Formats: sequence, structure tokens, C-alpha cells
Amino acid sequence: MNLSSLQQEFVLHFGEMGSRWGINRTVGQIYAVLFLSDVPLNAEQIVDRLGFSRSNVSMGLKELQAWNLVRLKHLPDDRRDYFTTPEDLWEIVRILVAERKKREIDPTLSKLRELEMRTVDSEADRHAHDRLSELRELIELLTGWYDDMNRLETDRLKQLLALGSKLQKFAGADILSLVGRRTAKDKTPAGKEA
Amino acid sequence: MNLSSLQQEFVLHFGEMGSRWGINRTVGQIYAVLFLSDVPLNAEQIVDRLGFSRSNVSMGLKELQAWNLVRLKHLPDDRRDYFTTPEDLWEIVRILVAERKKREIDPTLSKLRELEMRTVDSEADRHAHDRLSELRELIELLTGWYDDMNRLETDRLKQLLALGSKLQKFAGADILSLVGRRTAKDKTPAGKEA
DNA sequence: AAGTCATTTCAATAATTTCTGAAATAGCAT
DNA sequence: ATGCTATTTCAGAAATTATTGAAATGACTT
Repeated sequence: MNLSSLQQEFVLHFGEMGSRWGINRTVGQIYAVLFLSDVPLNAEQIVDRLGFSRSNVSMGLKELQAWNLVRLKHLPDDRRDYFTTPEDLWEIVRILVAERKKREIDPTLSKLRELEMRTVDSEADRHAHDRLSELRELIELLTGWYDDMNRLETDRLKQLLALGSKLQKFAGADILSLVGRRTAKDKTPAGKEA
Repeated sequence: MNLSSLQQEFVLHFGEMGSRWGINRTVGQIYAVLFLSDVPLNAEQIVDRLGFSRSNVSMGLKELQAWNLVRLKHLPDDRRDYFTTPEDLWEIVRILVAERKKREIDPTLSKLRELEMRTVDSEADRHAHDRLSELRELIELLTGWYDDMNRLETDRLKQLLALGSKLQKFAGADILSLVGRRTAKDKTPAGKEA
């Protein structure tokens, strides 16, 4: 590995963590190298830094592109592809959440809704049905909240997060009335509004 | 698979999703069966429903216990172990987040803090150092917010989530002053307070 | 259109992870 | 202690996933 010890340690850690999130170690390491780099890198440079085969790096980059996690750049008079990660870390978080939502949450919601349509015969299925229904509601509340937060500019979002639960004393009464009460059930389903 | 089609479909879907989150398919399916069941189940019953080997189920249950995701029960005059998932879905969410935080976020924070201590020589490392620092700050803001929310009772939490970003108009001025302004930087680091 | 360079594909191999059956352990009752 | 039942361990087999080198593709230049 052709990296400073600082970078190498982070890259290894990140690869390790990635593999606990269903991202393969190699892809995680490629991402970490790009994340730390002050300049865009091409595939050959990544091969050099990490010591993987050229084809492995190519596949890793393809996967990162499919996840929208890297941006492709071009340098003048150089036809190789260069890659970077977004400057803004909040942008990275937004992309990550959006992609996981798209791939995991949305299909799960569809499946839950589909299963809720089924008519139920047995006692056991009655209970199972109720559990699925509860789960769907919970996911809807969370994704609704996420959609809401995702609409905020980053600075507002940071403010709100930093405030944490400070506002909760008010949420019960004062502010709710100021704002116009609106509970989860009133909300348009996730992804259905402009 | 000895399950109603309703249950079977959910179990398969859940196993699939689990495997995208670094949880193995089998373990995901075992969890799903327990999640849907209206009564506690013992290992043999899970073997019957899913058709895995007894030892595989034993290992899966052990892993779920290590994650705190199942509860062990005992029935009178029966010395077999019976398992359930918490009734309350919010309890499940809390456990999941707490465990992932413990296993992934906390070690990453330590690693980032450790790397930030390093003295930096090259230009490239200067930039890498800055990126790590930004990342640490972002994670601290998010975990701080999480700690805050986690302290709320479930009903308050649901209220706040349902409210979403509604409060943000106020967060800028009015309420901040009422509440006493407190930004992320003032916060005690995650896990350091009572 | 031949040559060069960059990237991708793909079949094979390697490595890792999951799963199993058999054996070991553990607790309890007689 | 012996037998009975429940659970766990563990080494090997099976399955899955990651990685590679070689060949194919594509795109640009001369």
C-alpha cells in the first residue's frame, strides 16, 4: 500500500467498517482513498495506492458510480477518468441515505403494503398481519420525517440537529398550535408530494 | 418452509434485506419468524418453520442474542429456551441503533480522534487530516442529536418526528432564544455525560 | 485502418462465509 | 452415576463472493 500511515490507517479502518455494512472491503478502501485525496485520482493511481488489480479497481469504481458516491472528472489533454468524492460531507450523507432508501426502504414498504392487502385466515396470520402493519407505520413515520428534513438547506438542518430534543418541551402544546398540528397520519405518503 | 404464504414472503424479503446490511440471510430469516410469531418459539420450532439445520439455528439465535435483538423466555415445566422479539417496535429500533453505534460509530470516532492527534508532514496529509476532522465533527453532531432524541419517551419522540422540520422556521431565532442557544460545539462529546 | 491507450468484461481461481452433521457439553431427573 | 433432553461447538463441506489476468471493447490519433 502506497499511502502515508495516516491515510493507510483510515483506509483500512474504513474498508473494515464498510464490510459490516454490506459494502465490500475493496470498494470501501477505494472510496476512502478518494475521500482523503486532495486531487481527483484515476484508476491507475488507485491501483498504485492500494495494490489491487486494475480490473478490481475498475469494478469497484463502477459500483461506487452506481451508488452515486463518486463524481467523474476530466482533465485537459488527458482522456483518463478521474474520480472524486463530493467536497461537502453533508452531500455525501444525503446521497447515502437516498440510495439506501431507494434500494432497501422503498422495496420493503412496497412489500409490506402488498402483504397487508392479503386476506388473513389463521389466528397466527392475524397477528403477523398486525406486526407488518405496525412496521409499515413506523417506517412511514421515519421516512416522512426524513423527507421533511431532507428538504432543508444544510445550515438549517445542522441547526435543527444541534438543537436536538430541546424543542420537545414546546412540541406538546405551544408550538404545535402555532404551527398547526399535523400528525404522521395526515401526511401524504412518502415520495408522493412535489 | 412451513409457513403461511404471508409469513413466508415476509421472511424471505427480510432475509434478503438483512444480507444487504451485513446480517446473514439465515439470521435475518430467524429474526423475521420470531418477529411475526404470536408466541415465543424454541429452536426446534424454528428448524421446523425454516428447514435449517439445528446447529445453524442455534448459531443464529446466539448471534441475535449478542445483538440484543431477541429475548429469552421460559415456559413452566419445559426446559427448552423460547425466544421472542420485543413487543414494542420502537424498542427494537432503539436497540438496533444502540448496537450499531457501539460496534461501528464509536470505534470509528476513536480512530478518527486518534488519527487527528498525529502530526502531519505532507501537503496531501494536511488535506486528509482536514477531511478526517470534518468527518469527526459530522459524526459527533449526529450522535449528539441521537443521544438527545434517545432520552425522550417514545411518545414524545414520535411527536417530534411527526413534526419534522415544521419547527425550523422558529429554530433560527425565536425559540433559540427561549430555549437558550446551544450549538454542537458546546456539547459534551457523545457518551461523556451522565 | 492500424496503433495506442483506457476501460470493461468475463471465465477461472482464490478467499471468505455460511451451513451441516457428528460429537461434546450441560442440566436435570431418576 | 446413568439416562434423557437441550444446546453448543467445531471441523469439514457447500455456497457465495471477491479478485484476477487475459481478452474484448471503445475511442481517439496518426
